[in-house]
Amino acid sequence: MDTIGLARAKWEQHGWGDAAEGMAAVTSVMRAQQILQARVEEVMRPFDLSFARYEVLMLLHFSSRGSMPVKKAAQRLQVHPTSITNSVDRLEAAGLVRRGPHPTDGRATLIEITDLGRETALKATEAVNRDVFSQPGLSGRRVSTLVNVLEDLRRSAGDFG
Amino acid sequence: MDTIGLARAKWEQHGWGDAAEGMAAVTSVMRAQQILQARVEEVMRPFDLSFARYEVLMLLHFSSRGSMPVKKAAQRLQVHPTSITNSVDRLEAAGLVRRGPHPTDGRATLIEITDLGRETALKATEAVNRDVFSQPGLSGRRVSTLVNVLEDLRRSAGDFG
DNA sequence: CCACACTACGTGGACGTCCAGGTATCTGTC
DNA sequence: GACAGATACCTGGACGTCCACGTAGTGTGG
Repeated sequence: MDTIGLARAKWEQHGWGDAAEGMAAVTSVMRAQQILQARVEEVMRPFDLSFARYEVLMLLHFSSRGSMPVKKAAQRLQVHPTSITNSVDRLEAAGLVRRGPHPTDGRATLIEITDLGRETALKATEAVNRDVFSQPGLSGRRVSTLVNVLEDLRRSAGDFG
Repeated sequence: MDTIGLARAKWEQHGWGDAAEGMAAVTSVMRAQQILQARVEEVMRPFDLSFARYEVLMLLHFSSRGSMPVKKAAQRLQVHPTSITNSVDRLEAAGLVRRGPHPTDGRATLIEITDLGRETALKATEAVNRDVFSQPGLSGRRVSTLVNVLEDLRRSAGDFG
């Protein structure tokens, strides 16, 4: 039944016991991501959004000026700048953001959220809050435990500077 | 510093408090997956493997006959069958697996691991055990907690049948 | 003032994932 | 035995991710 439990048993049986629990943890995170990603994508589909594009939209929506250079967005979302370029291409085609010149730095491109973008972001947020975030499939206590443990992992990976 | 903590604050500040912790949990899982995936991919690179292809290889290595139909591999790894097709294309080109006919079912394709495939799988396992799985970036107790919490999540998603 | 290193962005390609559609084969029913 | 529906796989395309590379603009040391 449990493919991860089976793998852990194999690991122990082959003398890799000291790595078995870590293997189970890594594999569990991969699987959990897959599950949650699929749930979020399904909620986003009616809005013609993906989770990646939704994140860009919300980042802009929450920014003080409603705009931001590509570089800064990539840093905040912790993805490669070209991933932002890709998302912005699609968001721009859908009229949810627009590109503009940076006022002082000629190299930079400002991404700015449009009114339609803000409207869509709020509708999508309402849906994903209702259908995923407020019922992630764990008790409240377990959810906090998960966040805390992953905070340690992120810290050890340098996520906090 | 903490992009997820910032997002949670925004959520609470906008009256979405009941979804804030779930949002933090989902986002944390996404980020943790990204971190761990990157670490594993780096270890796999010298072997000309990706994590996805490594998983296929180990699945075959651990199977009783060293071979398996595409469909079954997809079920065990919980991915779309075409993802297996893709991985097998590359593994076959590298000489780590080969395709063959199923003895009784003419529709099915058997994927079989080669000697080179087994050898590579073991070397890659030794490396990933050493560099990632035995030091996932969390204390032993935390690792087990993580596995247990994610087991609940996987259970609620129907991972155990 | 100017050459050179650095920075920001985009393009093209590799890879993994999924979906839609098509082909070959199997299986159960009449 | 024939036929209809189910099953297994592949192909082609969309999407997101990263890398390597090229281009344009910035800024600084001499």
